[in-house]
Amino acid sequence: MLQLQVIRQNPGFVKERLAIKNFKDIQLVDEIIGLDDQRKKLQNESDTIQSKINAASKEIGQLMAKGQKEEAEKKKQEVAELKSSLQPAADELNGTEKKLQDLLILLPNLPSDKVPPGKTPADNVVVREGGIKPQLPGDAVPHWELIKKYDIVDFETGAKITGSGFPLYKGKGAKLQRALVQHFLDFNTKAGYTEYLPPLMVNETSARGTGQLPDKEGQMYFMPADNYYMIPTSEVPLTNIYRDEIVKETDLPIKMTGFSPCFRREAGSFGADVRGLNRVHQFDKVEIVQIVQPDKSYTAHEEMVSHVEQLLQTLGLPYRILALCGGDMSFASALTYDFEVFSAAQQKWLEVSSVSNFETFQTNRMKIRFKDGKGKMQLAHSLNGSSLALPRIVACILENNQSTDGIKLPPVLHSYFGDVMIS
RNA sequence: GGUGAGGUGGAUGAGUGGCUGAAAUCAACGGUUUGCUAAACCGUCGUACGUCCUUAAAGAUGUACCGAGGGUUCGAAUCCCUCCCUCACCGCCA
Repeated sequence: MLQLQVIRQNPGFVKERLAIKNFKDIQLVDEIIGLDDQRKKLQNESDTIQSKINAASKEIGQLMAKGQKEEAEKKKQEVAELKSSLQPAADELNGTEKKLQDLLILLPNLPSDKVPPGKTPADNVVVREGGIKPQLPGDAVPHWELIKKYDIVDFETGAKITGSGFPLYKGKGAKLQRALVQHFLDFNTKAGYTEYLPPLMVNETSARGTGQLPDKEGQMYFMPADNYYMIPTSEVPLTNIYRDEIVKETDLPIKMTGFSPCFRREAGSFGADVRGLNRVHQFDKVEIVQIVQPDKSYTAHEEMVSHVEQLLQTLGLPYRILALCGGDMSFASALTYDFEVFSAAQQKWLEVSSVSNFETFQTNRMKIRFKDGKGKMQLAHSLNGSSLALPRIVACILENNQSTDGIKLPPVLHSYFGDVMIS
């Protein structure tokens, strides 16, 4: 959520930035300022009345103590009158505050000035590429065929147990998941991230905190009996660890990593994109999250990008890093870099990570703050990134490393996997 | 699921209707002392939203907040109701 203070101080700037994000309801900015003006006025009114009531109540107490009953009764009448005039003012104030909040939560985060202009994924900018695209033999096949050949993921049975998009990993396929997760977590903890294993369901407050609600309501699985949401990413529980906390400045940066399955309804997506492991409803992911001082968030962001890049390099996969344009960024993000790996048999770039700086957008909702050197309360900045999402990594490893002998695994996985290839 | 006890400021913890935004202790911060460290002593030490003042900072002042939401009362941390959470015991169970 944007800070009201920022909107008030520079509404023109806010509108300009929102436009870069393709945000349509720019007039909300003026509506919000209008409502806030009204809110202030109403608060002033009701505070004044309340103040009189409080003063009169105090006097009643004193009069009673002195035994001046009639005087006290008179005062009570006064208070009764004040109260009847307070009621409508208080109601109006509450209504206005609620309306203000309702509008405020509709505004997406402002893109930072580093965000490239543009409206669609075609406008994203390739920052750099790495790794080498393999030259595959003519009979190379996409991963969904390799999966069948080596019997390592069973989509049909997954669909039988649950529904489509719930893969059943089997044998070496299951073990490869475990090996990857272990490698990713080790890599992250070595870089100073504290490991967590979070709850897989969150309450509504948590989902609002990171910005999944109200924006992505339909993308999460919901458990109505208990009002819980299945997490679409461990970013949600991890960042919410610090919700409503005032942290010590010396504790920053806070660096967290966590593994979790992720659940996404992916409502509305269909077509060639969903073949094999390209898009599924449940997948495993290791996430990194940082909470940092505002003036350090962009350095931290670069550091996280470089961290994920190095992790990707340990797998030897061809990759590229994209700076997302204003129109393609997520609701809550101020700057996002996407990582894609090149899946050679499909001849396709697949997104495997997204590293974002949210500045104060999430921390304002969650009230994650710290006291700076001058003793002033400040919102921290939050960032997160995948490191990494598994299915597409697996797809890419399978396709790019296929040979007549089997799938050659990257050396870094050998000890975790207990073998050098899948055959 | 049942029964019982609880949820107070960074922490511990006092507070059963007005003098309590909240004792005390610890932690933290500033200072004095000291050859250094420690100790001792003095001081500061909640958040949010308004208003006034100010270039700003600071300051003054109002309101709200003692798990959440309602209620009783002139007045609620304190009494009542509902919900949430924590702990203990029982039941069930990986």
